[in-house]
Amino acid sequence: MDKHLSEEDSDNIDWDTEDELEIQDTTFSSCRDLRTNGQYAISGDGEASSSSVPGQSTFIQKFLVMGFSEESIAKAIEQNGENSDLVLDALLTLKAIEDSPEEQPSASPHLEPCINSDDSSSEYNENFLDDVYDEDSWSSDSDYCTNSVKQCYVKEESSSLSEKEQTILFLANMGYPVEEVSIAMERCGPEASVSELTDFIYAAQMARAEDPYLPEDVKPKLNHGSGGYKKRKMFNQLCKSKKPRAIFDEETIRLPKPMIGFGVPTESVSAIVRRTIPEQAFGPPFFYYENVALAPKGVWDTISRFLYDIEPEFVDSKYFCATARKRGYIHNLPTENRFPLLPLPPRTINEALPLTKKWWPSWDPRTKLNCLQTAIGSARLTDRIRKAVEAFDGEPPMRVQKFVLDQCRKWNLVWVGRNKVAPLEPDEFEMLLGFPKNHTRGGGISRTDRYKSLGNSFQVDTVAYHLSVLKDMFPNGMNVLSLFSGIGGAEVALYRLGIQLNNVVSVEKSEVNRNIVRSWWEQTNQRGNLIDFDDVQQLNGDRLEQLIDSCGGFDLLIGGSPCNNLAGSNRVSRDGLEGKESSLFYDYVRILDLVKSIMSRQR
DNA sequence: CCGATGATGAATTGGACC
DNA sequence: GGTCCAATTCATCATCGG
Repeated sequence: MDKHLSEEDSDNIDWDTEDELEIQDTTFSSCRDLRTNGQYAISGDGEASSSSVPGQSTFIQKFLVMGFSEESIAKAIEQNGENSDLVLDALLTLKAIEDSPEEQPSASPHLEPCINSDDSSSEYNENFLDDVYDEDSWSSDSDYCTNSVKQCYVKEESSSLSEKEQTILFLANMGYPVEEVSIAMERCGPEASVSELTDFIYAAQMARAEDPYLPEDVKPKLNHGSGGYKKRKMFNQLCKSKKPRAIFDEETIRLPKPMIGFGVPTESVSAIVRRTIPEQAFGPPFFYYENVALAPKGVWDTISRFLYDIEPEFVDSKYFCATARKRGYIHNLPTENRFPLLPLPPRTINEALPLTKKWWPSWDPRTKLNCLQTAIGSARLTDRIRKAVEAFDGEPPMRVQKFVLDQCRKWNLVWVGRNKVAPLEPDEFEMLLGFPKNHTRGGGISRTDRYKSLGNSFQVDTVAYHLSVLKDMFPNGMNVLSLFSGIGGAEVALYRLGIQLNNVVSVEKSEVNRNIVRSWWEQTNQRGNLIDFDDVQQLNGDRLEQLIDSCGGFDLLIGGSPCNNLAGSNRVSRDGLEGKESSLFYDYVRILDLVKSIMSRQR
């Protein structure tokens, strides 16, 4: 697609472009937005790679690249030695002090934690603060994390400021526009940590950058490539490397074992779930968000933060069908009285693909397939496997068995003849994922595209199980806003549950996918209206208001945003949540917020 | 141009072991 | 604690033939 992307991915620092000016700019102006300014990229460990400046060690260079002055770096190294964490700590402290509007005595890089008084009265820059917040919407106590940040960064002289003022000051010193900090604090609430606030600000900037109705010169500069991700990662790393460590090590969301979420129909050990959903998260509408469970570190923490801190429900679809599919779901649906789709799908390879039973060797212990992906094994590979197995009468030696099994697991190969393995057919994909046969067949879609669309889809039985609680609640049918619809996994799930679809607004980039959904809609004789959009970014407030006006509001907002920058199979651009496609998650959040506010206004 | 094909690892987690 | 091993993973790209 975009050829230039690979160039952006480079870890090399391009000193010949205007980016250099921006870097120097950040050095001498205040420390501006670390994540959205400039185009430089830092490799994962913080080492600046390749282009070396004579006379400077890479240790110094990496701090120069971050925008610190040579003088400060030298000072920090002198005091702390060549320890990255300590030096960064010192530099950030110095930066906070330098950028502070008040006169500062020189301070040691490691400040003693200061005791913050709860006295919120201050004459300091009163007008400035008046613009920033309104007094009664905030309590005087802030959360532990925010507090500790200030203990680390803010000098004692500002301890007379309220918690909130200090947070604003801190973020302003980091280069975040005060207005945006203010908005973020209102939106995230008084309990929000600095990390949450910066996340929100970043998302807001990103959403604005993508708003097609904003003039170009108003948009913040964003880099959707890996550079932005790395800067962000670096920022998080900065936070995490601060002391006291325990406070910044926000607990990472862990995957449950077994991965059955809040319960599956097949396991007798149903997890007894009493979960509390924050009031803000209550509908209308109900919402349901999905993505890969095995995302890079911290991604689900971020996703959860943006979706009201709701705990993700991690479920492996191998408890529903014959193929694994480890996914996380965040939703505000009730979890009591779920029921599965009938008939129950086959749960083993044997049952799902009976013709393979005859050829299945005793030394292949698989009963479940691995995750169905977007590409299949090559003919050359199956040929190699045939030759390897053919060379022996009876059981091949362990060495060969291991090779064959490894490849079969990797590529989801099944036994279709004597010594013959093969990748799954597209219609087998459809069946395993719970779609009607030929759902993706014909109408101008290629075989390759079928694999791709199916590999990117929901497992219908899994999602339907979660959505089943809606059936009794909406006996007269539902209005559904379906984002990133793909081949219509959500629509198929609701339909198979017997839930009437009154109005479905479906947003899907791919034309072949839209055709598939449209075709399914007609074939199943739907009475309701199916409205197409091709781009989530075109769904702004005005358009949503129109849609909500015309259909009377949405009952369900459902969708799984692009996973390709999160998925383990991606060797090229696994850039995390800020990746080119996966960052569309923030549009899900944006649209959810818009729908909620429009609907609450109209009630 | 389109569609099919084959080559291309790393990140993460969990368990065994020391 | 640390270290190694095993398992898993909604993919991307250049290339080639029609």
